[in-house]
Amino acid sequence: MKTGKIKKIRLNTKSKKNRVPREFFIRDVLDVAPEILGYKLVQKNQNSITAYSISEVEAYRGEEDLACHARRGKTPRTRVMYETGGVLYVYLIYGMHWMLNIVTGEKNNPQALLIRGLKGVSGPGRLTNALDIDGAFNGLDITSSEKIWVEKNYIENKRVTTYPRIGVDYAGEYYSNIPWRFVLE
DNA sequence: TCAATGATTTTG
DNA sequence: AAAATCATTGAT
Repeated sequence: MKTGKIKKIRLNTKSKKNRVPREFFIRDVLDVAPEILGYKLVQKNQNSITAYSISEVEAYRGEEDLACHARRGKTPRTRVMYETGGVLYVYLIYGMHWMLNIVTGEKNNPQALLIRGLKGVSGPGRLTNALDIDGAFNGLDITSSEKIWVEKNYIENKRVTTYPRIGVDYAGEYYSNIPWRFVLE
């Protein structure tokens, strides 16, 4: 069918044009975090494309960060955090909630950004439920995937506020209080 | 305030 | 092989 074909081509062109490239993610997670707020997390389903504005993220930064899963080194689960930035780290927590993270930084520097909120969807578990994201997305490269990617978006008078991360009381005085949660106001 | 719920990691 | 941990959520 002709119309269907034309539509598909237009969508693909748009995604390639606006997609955030790998270089964006191969930087320190603390630089990526405030910048990615307001950017669009874009997902392609059958025929439709939906874009969600990223509103809240948390930074997890290296083996020295006692709240980071990589604090005890590389394991089967944390392996993907050691990859070059731009891939997804998706894991199950509390036996029921999938958490969506984007790996950042250079290879073998385990960092990740937990996506905690999108405009209209708050809570990291509710977010993955809404977007139908599960373990099958683990390791997916968002700089080349046709299913999910990030697009740049300019926000006028953008204001970012930082807070301590949620649910990391076990991480010791310093890392449980460090303001590595970033919220778009 | 606490139960649900199961993969991952440690041996608490 | 068994026990503990856990980037949450929703109901009581």
